Amino acid sequence: MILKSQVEWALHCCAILAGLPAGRYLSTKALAEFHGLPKEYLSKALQSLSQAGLVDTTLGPSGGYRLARPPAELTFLEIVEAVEGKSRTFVCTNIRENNPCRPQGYCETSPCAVSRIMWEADEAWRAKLRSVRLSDLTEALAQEIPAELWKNSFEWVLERAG
Amino acid sequence: MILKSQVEWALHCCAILAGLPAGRYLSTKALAEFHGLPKEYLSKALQSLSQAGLVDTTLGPSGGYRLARPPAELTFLEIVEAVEGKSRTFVCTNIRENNPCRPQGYCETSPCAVSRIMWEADEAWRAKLRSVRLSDLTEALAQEIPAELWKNSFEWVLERAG
DNA sequence: TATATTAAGGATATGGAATATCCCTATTTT
DNA sequence: AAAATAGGGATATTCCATATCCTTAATATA
Repeated sequence: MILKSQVEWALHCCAILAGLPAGRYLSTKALAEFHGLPKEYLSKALQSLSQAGLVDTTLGPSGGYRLARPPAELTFLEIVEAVEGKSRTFVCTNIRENNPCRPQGYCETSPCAVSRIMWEADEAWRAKLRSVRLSDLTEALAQEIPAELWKNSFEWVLERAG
Repeated sequence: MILKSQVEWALHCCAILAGLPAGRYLSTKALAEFHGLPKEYLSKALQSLSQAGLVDTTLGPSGGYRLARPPAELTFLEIVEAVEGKSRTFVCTNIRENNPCRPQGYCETSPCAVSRIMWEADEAWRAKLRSVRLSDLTEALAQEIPAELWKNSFEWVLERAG
């Protein structure tokens, strides 16, 4: 069970978009080049963010993506779910139905204990992702990335932002 | 990102094994029949449990599987990891290395903030699974399964346990 | 001792999802 | 008018989960 690489891409792209001056856009081409990713396929991940309403887009030259909300109002969970989907990581196929001792026509009303527990773990994962804001990420990155590299990256992006 | 169905199978099988009298074994055939699962493929899941040391096995007629430890000393995490593996659900491909502004020969020392956060969420999931014991599951099942069905299932299993 | 039954595991097939590329369309800036 | 962009459909490829089959070694039972 491994998350799509598009999740990683989307998070890094959002971190870049979080640094854009208000009202500016950054294109798929620039984001793909900056991260060394296939442009066409990265585009699919960005479309997922767009469909989830996390980013705004505009067409034409100088077009591209920008955050739909301030970084402090965007959670990791929203970004992850936009790309990965909202369905639970544990799927209950209700195998208890196959119990040969089960009476004819007997029908379970509630989810079995196994799925309840697995879903609680799933929720613990989501709760953690929900508690982290995109602004938390950019603050951490600002700490760990050398000032010179941080500054150069910022300028690189600004040169390409429409 | 969805867990293998073998995870569900392994958990249900462990719940059955937890009800076995001391020293008795239950075969793949019986476990597959009870849960309505393909015997050969379920066998792979049980082999995973065996390789992880969670169950003991014995060969020959009246052979099969039994828990290697009391249900109170077996966690959900151990069972899930035996089948699903221990690797993290988020894989960092270190795309920051592709930053065009990155100096020649520059080498990041620690994991990036994105992966740290994703791994914390992964750990929250594992922590929850680690906190639930197999005995917790059997207690919950004893509560929610009708007494008659519970009793019949127990007898069904005992008739087939070697 | 012979036979039946079992776990273990190798080999192989199948289906679906993730990954990736290509191309067309409508829109918007220049 | 031309160039650049997001959106999205179509398709190919790769990989993994799922599934089946078969052989081998060990063990209980008749």
